[in-house]
Amino acid sequence: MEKKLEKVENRPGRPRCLDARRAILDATWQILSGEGGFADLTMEGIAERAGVGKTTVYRWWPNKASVAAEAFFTRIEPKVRFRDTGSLREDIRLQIKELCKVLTSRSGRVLRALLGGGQSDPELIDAFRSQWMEPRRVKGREILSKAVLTGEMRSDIDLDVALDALYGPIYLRFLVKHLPLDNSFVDQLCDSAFEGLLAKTPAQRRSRAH
Amino acid sequence: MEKKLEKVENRPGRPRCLDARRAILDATWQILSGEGGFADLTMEGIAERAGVGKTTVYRWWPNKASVAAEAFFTRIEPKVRFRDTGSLREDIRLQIKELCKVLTSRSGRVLRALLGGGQSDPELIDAFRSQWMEPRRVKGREILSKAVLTGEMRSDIDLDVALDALYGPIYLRFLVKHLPLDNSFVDQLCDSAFEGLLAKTPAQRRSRAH
Amino acid sequence: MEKKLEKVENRPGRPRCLDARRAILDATWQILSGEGGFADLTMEGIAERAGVGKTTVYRWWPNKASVAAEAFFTRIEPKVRFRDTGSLREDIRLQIKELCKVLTSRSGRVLRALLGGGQSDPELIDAFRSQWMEPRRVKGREILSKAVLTGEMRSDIDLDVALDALYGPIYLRFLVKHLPLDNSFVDQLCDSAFEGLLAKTPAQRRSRAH
Amino acid sequence: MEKKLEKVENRPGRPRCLDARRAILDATWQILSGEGGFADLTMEGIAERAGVGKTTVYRWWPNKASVAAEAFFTRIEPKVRFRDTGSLREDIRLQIKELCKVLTSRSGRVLRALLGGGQSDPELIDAFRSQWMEPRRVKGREILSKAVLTGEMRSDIDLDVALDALYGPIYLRFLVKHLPLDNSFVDQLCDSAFEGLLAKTPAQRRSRAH
DNA sequence: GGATAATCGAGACGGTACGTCAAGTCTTCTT
DNA sequence: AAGAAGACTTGACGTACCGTCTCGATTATCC
Repeated sequence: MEKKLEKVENRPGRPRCLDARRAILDATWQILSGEGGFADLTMEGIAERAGVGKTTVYRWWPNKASVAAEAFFTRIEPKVRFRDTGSLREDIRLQIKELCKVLTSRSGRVLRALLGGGQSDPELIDAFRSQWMEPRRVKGREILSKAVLTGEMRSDIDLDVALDALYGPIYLRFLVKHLPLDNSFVDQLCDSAFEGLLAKTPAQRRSRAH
Repeated sequence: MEKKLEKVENRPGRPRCLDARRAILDATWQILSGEGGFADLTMEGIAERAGVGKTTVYRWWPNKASVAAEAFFTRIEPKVRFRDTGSLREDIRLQIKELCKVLTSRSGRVLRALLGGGQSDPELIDAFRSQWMEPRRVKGREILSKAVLTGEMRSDIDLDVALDALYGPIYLRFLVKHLPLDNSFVDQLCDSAFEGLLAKTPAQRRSRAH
Repeated sequence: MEKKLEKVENRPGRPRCLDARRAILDATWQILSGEGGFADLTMEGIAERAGVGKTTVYRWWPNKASVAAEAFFTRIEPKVRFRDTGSLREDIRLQIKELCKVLTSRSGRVLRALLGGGQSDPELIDAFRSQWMEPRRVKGREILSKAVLTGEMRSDIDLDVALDALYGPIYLRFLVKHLPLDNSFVDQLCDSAFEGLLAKTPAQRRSRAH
Repeated sequence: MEKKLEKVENRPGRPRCLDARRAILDATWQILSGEGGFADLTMEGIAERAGVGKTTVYRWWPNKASVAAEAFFTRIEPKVRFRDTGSLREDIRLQIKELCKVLTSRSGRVLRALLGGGQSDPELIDAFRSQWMEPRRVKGREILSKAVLTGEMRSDIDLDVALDALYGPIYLRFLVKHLPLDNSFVDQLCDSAFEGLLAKTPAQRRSRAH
């Protein structure tokens, strides 16, 4: 732990050991990816696995929620990406499928733990919102507003409502686990969200057909 | 605690004290309604607040998740109710608004705690599913399938997907708290879910108008 | 640790496990008898060596000083004994020699630790006074007052001053370790204390001689 | 801390800052004068109160015992002084009273802390012996040996034993606090130490009278 | 009606992890 | 090179709960 020291600022004192930081986040990630999720994550466990004093963990993070959040978001966040196929519907569908892939992977376990922990820890849910959700929604709002301009999407619905309509069902299955988060679900969900649940009149059927 | 004893079976020994049971569930409910959610719920705390020995709690529930679940569901479950106005859309909208009222009340805090705790406790999320969600979905599926028969709702979408499309957004806002769970949201959400996000062609506009 | 449970009073709850108590005091004694004295005594160490939870130690003793005190005094106190040879001087000299034997033994290490710790812990020095010193002084005062009655000892000196005069020098060497606590010291000390430091006139020499 | 730098030798580098040294010793003294004695003295506390880096403390003293010892003895040592009234008894009595005044003052708290700490720290008790006790005893031995030559004091008692007989009782009360360290005690103690505890024969009484 | 048995309260037990404090070391920038 | 600042590992602190256990007391059924 005493090796890689990188200068950050010109202030006195031994500079922060970046290896320690990295080791802590790595250890946290590993534990969080394991069986027990957030329940198996202990500050002592993190410190031990990282080969670091407990104090060092507490020096930089106030509680395990913060460590977990940072461990997760520094490693996951960059992966947001929207396609641009020209069709709003297609772009969104592909993006949602990609999201589902993340949610059903190892990272999903961690995300679930964070969302769960966030229900009794305001800071944690804040982190979830600002570091995970909002960046995605910014991108999503951008895409939707473009679609409004091109006339592909109706303009009388708040973009945030639209985003909730698209992603809410995903997170519901993700958290409650009542049904699988598979491709068929995403396809049907997009169908329903874009075209609506109501039965179409013959005229509508005709107009959608071409 | 030594008063109300009700006979259940004809077996020897002192019968189970129902007052104790009630006191435990009450205490659990109170704690769960507080600030910290599931994190503040401890078996010792329950026992103390209920004026009961810890053993008595453990005798009847294997862990705090079970107590929490029972405390919640014995007190909440009866309140589900659907209207029958003749219009699917209206019925659903009213039901969702009622749900939102529950979610933003004291019970909401507890529900949040359970859903949160459930992310690291399989039994808890099971209880949530089977005791809270599924009963509602049974009713919901019933209503939706009737609407399919009457032709109000399209028939090519899985009912479970439809339910997720309607309720997922609610739970997303409930858990992430990024935006309020108010009536305007519900209205817009229903609009979007029933009619779809896509812009309507003139023909569609006409056919929906009457 | 779960075996020998002895009933003490008729109060509810699992009765106190006396084996645990014993194991804790034993462990404490052993550690205290080791190299580092009080410095090597840790609550965690006591608990581990006793095969006991840390909580159990804290349940019965507020700090390690108390444990140490009890460990010492329950095991040492009974050994006070004065001879009765008829001569005050002889009785005292023998008693002091016995005390020195204790002070230079393993127990001495512990006693030193307690007296040392007592300098920054009022409760500890209280324990030392009430459980170690005072019982001895009671016996000592008794002997001295008898000697006053028989005319062997002068009556114009406070018995507590006399006791300090006899035992103070012992404890000084015990604590400061500037010179050994051997028999020759005790002999000379008694000589000096009983007969005084001043040179004798010829008349005195004569009167003491027979 | 950056002001008074005194050049001691002609060696390269920044010379030792004497202000730092002084500040450290001052801080140590203040802490040691407080409630908790040696137990409240921490290297970190010293450094902070002195406005000094922990490293600076460790550079010049190996452990807190050394700092404590130096803090005490550089400030106390000069005050030893014996009167010379011509009477050994009187000189000693006055000196002891002066000692008692010191012991019951603020310095006494520190001295108690050092003696207490010394019971589990060999270096500390060494310092106490060599820097506090021995200088006094050198002076004391001198006085006593003079008294032996003049015939005032008996010659068959080791001077160190005599010194222990005189000062041991003082330190006993100082450390155990079983009884006060007041003037009456000193008077009685001197009486007893110089004249002995045994009852006087009529002949002795006569010879002492004139 | 006396034995038997399930249940109650209380609370001690061996543990695990908490979050804090200080120890003593090490590394950097400043003087 | 000395000094300050402060990050580092280590280890004990005292606390909170965990889930298990052992009690005496209470309240029923069964013989």
